Formats: sequence, structure tokens, C-alpha cells
Amino acid sequence: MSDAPANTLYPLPEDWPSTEAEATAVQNELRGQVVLDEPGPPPGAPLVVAGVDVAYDDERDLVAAAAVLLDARTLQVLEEATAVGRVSFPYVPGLLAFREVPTVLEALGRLTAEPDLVVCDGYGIAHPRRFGLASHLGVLTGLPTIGVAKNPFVFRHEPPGPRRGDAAPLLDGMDEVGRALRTQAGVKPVFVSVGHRVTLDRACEHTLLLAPRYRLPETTRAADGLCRAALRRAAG
DNA sequence: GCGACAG
DNA sequence: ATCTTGTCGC
Repeated sequence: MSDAPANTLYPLPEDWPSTEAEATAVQNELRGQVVLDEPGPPPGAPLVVAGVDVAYDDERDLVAAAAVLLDARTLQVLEEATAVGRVSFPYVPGLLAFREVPTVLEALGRLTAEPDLVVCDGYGIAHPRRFGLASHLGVLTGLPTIGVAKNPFVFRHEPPGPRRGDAAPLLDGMDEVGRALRTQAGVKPVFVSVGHRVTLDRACEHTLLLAPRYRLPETTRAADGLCRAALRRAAG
């Protein structure tokens, strides 16, 4: 019972860093592996989309991750997986991946099917070194990924229009690295960016299709509920 | 030096 | 992220 199934599908790199200096060096090294010239899975197609999220109990040094598979067309949950581990990295803005990725990879590896797209909490290339959580998870798994964040990070933006689907660019100089996207009329936008192997246009289309009723994508909502439950179960 | 800062 | 009750509204 104490032996978890080996994660041969999405192994954690052996040179996983433990200091901030090592972590930023890893980001600068891996950022070149992000693929930005693939369109990614077509929005509206009968895809299997994964949502991943993590919950923490710093007091007990516990972290719980969840990976959930949804039918992109019906938004019904197809499969759920969780993993519990120790908090291995402090929260440092810009280094979130080193806190979340190890346990997320474990949860993803426990799924019996591979998703066509992974939706992450946080940013992809809209990041100080263009290598946020979603891009990191994409490069390590090879899967198409996008980031849907709840709050602004390093890039400012104009307020998007009031209607569902309205968006405003997150600009890094001349580059549009993400979008503030209104998923519900009159509700605070979410912040979408490309992770790996998906265009920004499609990332936003997927986000809208996954959020027909609430501000956040159903993938994120499902994963959030599951990792919180897993954490409570692990903590007591 | 000071503030800002995904989860 | 997390600490946290009730309350307004569909």
C-alpha cells in the first residue's frame, strides 16, 4: 500500500533543483524547448482535456495534486487521479513550477489515458523568463498545455470589454504573451497564456469552451475540488 | 532602496 | 495558496 505505482510515463528529471539559483538556471535552459509553432488540438473537437491543480498544508508539510480528465464536449469527468507528497520548494513568484510539478507529474502518471490538452493553474510563457508552470509541465510531458491564471502576474493589460469572450492583450514589448479573457459577462477576467504546442488563439477558445457557466474552466474547478479533498484525506 | 509578486 | 461566517441571490 505504501508503494505508489512507478511513474514511468512522466518521470521527474533527476537533476530537479533545490535552490532558487538552480531553479532559474533550469528555466533558462529549458525555455528553448517550448514549442510555439503548433496550432494544438482544435477547439470544439471531441477531445480529452486534463485539469491539474495543487493544494497545500505547509503546517504538515503536505502537498496534494489532482489530475482530472474531462470530455471537452460534455464537460463530464472521465477519470480522476491524485498524488500526495512533501512540500519540496517554497513559493517564490516566478518559480511556482518547482513547488507544484513533482506532485502533478505523479498524479498525471496515474491516469490511464493521455489527455489531448492540459489546462494548468498559472502562467505559461507570460512569465519573467518565458517559462511558467504550464510551459514547464508541457516540456516535461510533451503534452500540449495552456495556463489559465486567476490573477495578473508580471504583465499589465487594459480592461477587456464587458462581454463573454472579450479580451485584452498581455504585452511584453511587441510580443503578445497572453490575454486577459472575460469568460463571463461582468466578471473579472482570467489570464490565459500558451504553455506548449498550442497557439494563444486556440488557448483562449479552449478556455471559453471549458468555462460555459463559471469564471474558471471546468477542468480547473474539478481539479481544485479533488486536490482539496485529497489533502484533507491525507492530513486528517 | 522600495514595492510588486502565478499558487 | 491559506486563514474564515454569514449573507445575498438565482
